Amino acid sequence: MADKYDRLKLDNQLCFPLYACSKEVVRRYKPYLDKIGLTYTQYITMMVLWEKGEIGVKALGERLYLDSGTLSPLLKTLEKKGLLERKRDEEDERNLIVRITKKGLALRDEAVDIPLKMGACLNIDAEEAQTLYRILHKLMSDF
Amino acid sequence: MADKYDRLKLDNQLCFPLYACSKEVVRRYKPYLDKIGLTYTQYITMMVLWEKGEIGVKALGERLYLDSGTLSPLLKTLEKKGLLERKRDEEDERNLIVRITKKGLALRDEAVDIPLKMGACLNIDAEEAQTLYRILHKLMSDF
DNA sequence: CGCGATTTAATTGTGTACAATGCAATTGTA
DNA sequence: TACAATTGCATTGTACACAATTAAATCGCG
Repeated sequence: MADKYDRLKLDNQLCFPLYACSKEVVRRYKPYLDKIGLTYTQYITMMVLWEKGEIGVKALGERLYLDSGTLSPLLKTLEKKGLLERKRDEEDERNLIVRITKKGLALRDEAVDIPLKMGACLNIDAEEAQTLYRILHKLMSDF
Repeated sequence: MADKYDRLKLDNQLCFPLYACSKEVVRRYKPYLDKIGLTYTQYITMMVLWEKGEIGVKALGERLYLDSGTLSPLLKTLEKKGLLERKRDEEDERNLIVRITKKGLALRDEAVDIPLKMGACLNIDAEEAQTLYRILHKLMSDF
């Protein structure tokens, strides 16, 4: 019963489960992230800052695959929350540096259990998770 | 060098590559979708209509994992483009039915090559694609 | 050195996503 | 059969995403 439109069926797409799973996982983070007052995008931004302490907006965008249209307002929001500081690079005034604050660093202790809680609520075993991780990273090596 | 914050590192997340790959794949569709005047979300909506001809908004939302807040304006946009008609179910006026138009059906011929073109521009072989598909669908079975 | 090209963040405009709320139609039940 | 509960789409408000444009700072070449 193959017809020339078979490839256009939703069930035959790889993009759609990727898109649907991504949204669902973000949705499942929400209850935990609400408790610490972050959105998902703010959370991955804080992850980078927890690890690096400070970073330029350009490098941050490359790490998160986000551009300034997304990051500029988001970083201002996080500054308003007192989690980071924004300052111009004195060497080159074009660059904006974001640096984590004490309050931002303290938030890490409230976030530390989130990854385990999330893992527990996903229907995936360790081996499949690792396979998924590997394939997705291989895809990303091409971006 | 393991510390208690290791799980909070971006590189140790499964959610992040999922999120990044999903966005990147949608971004790569854009040049092809621009040619037929659809966004990605409009494209997957049309996929359902190409297959089913007509469907209620509730069932459409369940199929795409989207709610009325997303679908209501999107379906009005597609109606304005002349690709579908919106009408109330005469049996139960609460239900809105969307039905594809001739113009909407004709668009399928312009879209038919998109899945192959997309497949060609992703750095993934057939076996990995199948594994990825299987794992993501297993995840989705839980939504 | 002067000045056009490049780099970088910010802004603007469009289109999702989704929680929360509103509201009209229908259903279930006393 | 009233009427409270439920259902289903629409609306509102918030927050991304990202393309395109702008504007300021720096670079590089003649």
